[in-house]
Amino acid sequence: MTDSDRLTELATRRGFYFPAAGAYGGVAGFYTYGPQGAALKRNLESAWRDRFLTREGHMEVDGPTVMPEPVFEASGHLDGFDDMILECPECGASHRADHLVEDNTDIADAEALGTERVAQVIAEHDLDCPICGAVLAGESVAAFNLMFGTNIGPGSSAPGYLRPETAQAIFVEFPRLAEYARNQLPFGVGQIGKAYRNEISPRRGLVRVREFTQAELEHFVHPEGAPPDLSGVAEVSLSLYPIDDQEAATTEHVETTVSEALEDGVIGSPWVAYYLGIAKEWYERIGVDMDRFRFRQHLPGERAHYAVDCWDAEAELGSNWIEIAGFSTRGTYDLSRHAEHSGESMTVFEPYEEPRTTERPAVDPDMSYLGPEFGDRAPAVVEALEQRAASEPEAFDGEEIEIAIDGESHSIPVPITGFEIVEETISGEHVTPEVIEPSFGVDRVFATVFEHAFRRDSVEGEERTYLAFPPELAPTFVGVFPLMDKDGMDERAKEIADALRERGFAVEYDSSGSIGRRYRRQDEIGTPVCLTVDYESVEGDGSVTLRDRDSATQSRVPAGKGLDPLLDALTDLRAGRQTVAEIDAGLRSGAVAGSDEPIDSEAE
RNA sequence: GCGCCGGUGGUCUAGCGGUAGGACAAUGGCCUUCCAAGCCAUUAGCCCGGGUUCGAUUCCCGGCCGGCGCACCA
Repeated sequence: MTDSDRLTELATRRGFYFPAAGAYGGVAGFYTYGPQGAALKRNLESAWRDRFLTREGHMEVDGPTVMPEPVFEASGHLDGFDDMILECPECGASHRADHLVEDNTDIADAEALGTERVAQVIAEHDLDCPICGAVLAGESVAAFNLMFGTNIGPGSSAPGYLRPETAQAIFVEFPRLAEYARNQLPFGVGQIGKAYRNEISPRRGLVRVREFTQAELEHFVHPEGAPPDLSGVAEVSLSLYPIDDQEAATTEHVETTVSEALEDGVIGSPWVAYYLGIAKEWYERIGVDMDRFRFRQHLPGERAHYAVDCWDAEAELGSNWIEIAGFSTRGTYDLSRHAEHSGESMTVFEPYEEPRTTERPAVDPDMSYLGPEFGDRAPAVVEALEQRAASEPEAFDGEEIEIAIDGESHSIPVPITGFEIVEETISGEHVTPEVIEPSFGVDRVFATVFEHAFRRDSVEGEERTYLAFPPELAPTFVGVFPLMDKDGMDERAKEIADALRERGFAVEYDSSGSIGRRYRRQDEIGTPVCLTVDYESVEGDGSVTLRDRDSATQSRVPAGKGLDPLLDALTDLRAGRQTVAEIDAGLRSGAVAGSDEPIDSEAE
């Protein structure tokens, strides 16, 4: 059994995740997160929210997953997401029909032609299968759009789609969000939510699924605005895999820092560099193994239709490098498109530091004179006067001005033209912000944290498996056990479990079977600490034992009448402020009585 | 979507043209003063549909699901 099989088995058996609707044979590309998995996922999302929204001062929204067709016409997903599939009748290989046409004819944008026309073009040019050479003429071209379609309301008059990325639910609300941000750039809007892609071939568990959770931040910045403050991330080390190295087929990574990468031009955008730095530290915090982590620059050909430059965070999962986040500069693409398609303004008014004053000749003709005099030709007269004022203002210097209407010359008294030099003040301009987008695949981060936390070792000659989650993320935080289910130990353990739950901890109370079995159960789901109530706890000084998941060692800590020091210490552990060893030491230094020596498990 | 391989209690697996056995887990009980211990009992299974057959979990076909390879991954 490989580690990969063990992980899948563990995920299923212990309630992390498993294929959805198994009772009906299952459906590819959909997973249910079980009790442990749902908690782990929620904790991951909280950690993301904390780092990328709360600590950055960004806001969070929650948009619908279904939106009407025009949204996706504007976003480009309706066209750009459409694959034209053509299957070779001989060898069975699937080809992108539009790519075949583009590669073999001088047609540049085959996708715009539609499936039937592309099939005709293939027949007209006698194109062959690039793999086996079979004739492809006459084969049908099928459209495959990766978006799930639906109808909004009864009938089919209002087609809608499940969003293929959460981002669009932010872009379409830009006018209100900008107003909410009091029209001040830069500002960031994040969203954690489901997105859907009808993948041709879902694979590898959580890695490629049809319904998934994204955590996306859209950071709207002024195109000529100040770069981010890099002081907090300048020295963060990065493991980079830039385009040049990929093309040179090197598998070495460039080990550098945020500031060096920017100086050397390896990373072009200071915003992308900033988020790479933040993300690197965040991945470390949530337990991603940095020896199995890198940032890879997108090759020119693989950029999305909106991306200007893009880096992916990648993690090694089961010996494959998997994209777990993308850092793009989306430019003004999305907002411009939505402005164009919706007719709404998607800009922010940016005042100049100093209002700019310009002088301009203008006319304000007296229509009570021009109307009666020129009848329906009056508007033409006004237009002629306006043009003349702009092109030859000195012509208004005299008593009268000559203008030509339909080849006829007319003399107009200058006073009725209302000519004057007006002063205009422009205080700013409407700016379409550029978008910096860190986009995280929550399920893939989940898979990475899960796999990278997986450990096997042996305790007293017995093999065990455990998940070394950071305490912050652990779906179950503390196990509470009575050494035996009698003599008051059970009551005391329940009291302690209740007190822990009141503090908001996820507690597993377990009184069944041997103590060793209970520890192993918690190891398997990655519970960082277990607390055991024994005879000393109920008949001695009230102390309990605290058992560390990773080292499988125990120590005795005070837990008499005042539980607060213990609860505070565990709160610190949860928040990552202290390790188990540190809280042991801290609590025992304040112990009043009883053994403060760690129990030596070998000596038992 | 194509090709190859696979699908037996919760999990891992044995096996067979006459409807299944084990291990682990789980539950209850006994025992037990800290690392998957012991004893007793209990719960629980042949992916779905069709065909061949007296009879199919077993053989054949199709589907679904999974792994791997190809393609795809905006």
